[in-house]
Formats: sequence, structure tokens, C-alpha cells
Amino acid sequence: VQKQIILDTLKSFSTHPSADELHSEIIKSHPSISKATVYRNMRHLAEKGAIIQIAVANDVARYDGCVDCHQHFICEKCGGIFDVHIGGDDDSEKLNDAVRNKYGYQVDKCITSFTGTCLDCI
Amino acid sequence: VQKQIILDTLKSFSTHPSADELHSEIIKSHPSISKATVYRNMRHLAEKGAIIQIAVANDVARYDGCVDCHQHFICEKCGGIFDVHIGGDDDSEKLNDAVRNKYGYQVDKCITSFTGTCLDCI
DNA sequence: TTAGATGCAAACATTTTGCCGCGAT
DNA sequence: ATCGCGGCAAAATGTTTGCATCTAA
Repeated sequence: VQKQIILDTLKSFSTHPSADELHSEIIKSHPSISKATVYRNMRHLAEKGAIIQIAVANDVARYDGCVDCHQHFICEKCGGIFDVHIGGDDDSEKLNDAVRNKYGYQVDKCITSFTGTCLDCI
Repeated sequence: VQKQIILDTLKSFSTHPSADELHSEIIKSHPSISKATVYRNMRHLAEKGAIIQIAVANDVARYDGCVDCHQHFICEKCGGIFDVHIGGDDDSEKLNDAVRNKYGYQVDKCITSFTGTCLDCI
């Protein structure tokens, strides 16, 4: 199954690659894997919750193989995405509960993204 | 200038329309405005900070004419986006400062998005 | 008269799909 | 034999751009 190759390759990234970047990396070791397969499996993995899809304004979708770190810092200069660990699950749950109580929605999760300028770009 | 028409129409929405939805609404009153103009002006307005572009996973870009309410709840069933007001600017600033202190990035803002199921879809 | 804005259509990039073949159960 | 997965290319989608035109300063 190619799914495992794709998942392993994604996890080997410290950055958060797009499907295209991931495919470029994968074909170095598995030249026959097609882009469609990468896209298909990325979607399946994201639906299963095995990976996280990061939606970025004015940019393609990026993927994160680490499902535990839910926060990202996005540099508006270079487009880089960096992991951020602020607060904890408690804080997230507190926010989720606040939304549940105030609006009645069924809240699955919350994601906080920071934007600005990264160290290299300053 | 069509920019004002576009901005006014966006502000008349209680929902957060895509560029396409916004264009459909605009041509009801101004039939000659083209999609390219809508896209162009949306980008300019978003760059100026007059409107907010909302990036959604597996969906097109949506726009928000209200720049003050920075939080959204996204329904994964119907794709609807709803405004959420939890916490305040203080909380945001506290998070921003935490990221600044821990990582040294220049943090412009943070956005918290909640996902789950909305009232209609429950 | 110049600079910017607009409409139209074509171009573009990203992502999805159809179809066929393959391999495992 | 069947069923799902994968490769390839084509399609679909959303967004941007080139160009000619028009308007306003």
C-alpha cells in the first residue's frame, strides 16, 4: 500500500508540505507513485484524522503529519508554516465549551493560527 | 468605483460568501460587473485589511466584511460559517505575546476557528 | 495624457475524476 | 472472480492575467 509510504514521507518532514511538494519528495524514492495517488491518499488520511490539512489564505493546502500539535504560525512573507505550542488541551477544551454553551453547536475542535513574520524574514 | 459596491454588498451579507456567491448577488443590482473585477477587488480589499479572507479546508475562499469579529465556527456538514464571539482582544493579545516570547516571531494576529456541526445539521 | 480600473476571454494552477489494468483476497 | 487500489491523462474547478477600452484627474 502506497498510503503508508505517503504517511511515512509526510512524517519525515519537519515542515508542512503541499501535496505537490510531498509528491516531489516521494518520487525520489518511489518514482512511479503518481500525483493522483498522493492527492487521493492525502484526502483519505485527512478524513480519517491521521493527518491534518492546513488551509492557508492565498495558498495551496498544506499537510501536517503530527496530529497532536494543533497550532501553527504562518509567515506572510515567505509562506512558511511553523509549529507552535502554546497553552494545552485544557485551554482548547475551555474554548470549545464556551462555544458549546453560548451557541449550542456541536464543537469537535478548535484551531488557533498565528500570522506575522518569521525569524528569517525579519 | 465598483470597489464600494462590492464592499457594500459583502457587508450586507450575514453569511460569509465566496467570491462567486458575492458576484451572483452583485449582478442582481449591477449586471455588468464581471467576476474578474470581484476577484480583483476582493484581493485588494483583503490586502488592505478592509475585509477578511477565510481559508477553509476543502472549500473555496470565503470573505467576511466584518473585520472585528475574528472567530468563526465552521460546520463540517453543510460548510456554513458562523460568527463566534468568545473571549476578547485581551485573550488574543495574551496568546500573541506568548508566541512572541517563546519563539521571537513578529506576530500580527491570531485567528481561532472552531469546527463541528451547526444547529441545523445536528 | 497618463494612470488606474473594468470587462471579456483566455490562461493558469490545483485538485478531482474516469478509465483501464493489476494484485490480493 | 471480485474488489479496491494505483497510474495516467483528461476534466473540473477556482482564480489570475493579458489586452483593449474607458474614465477621471
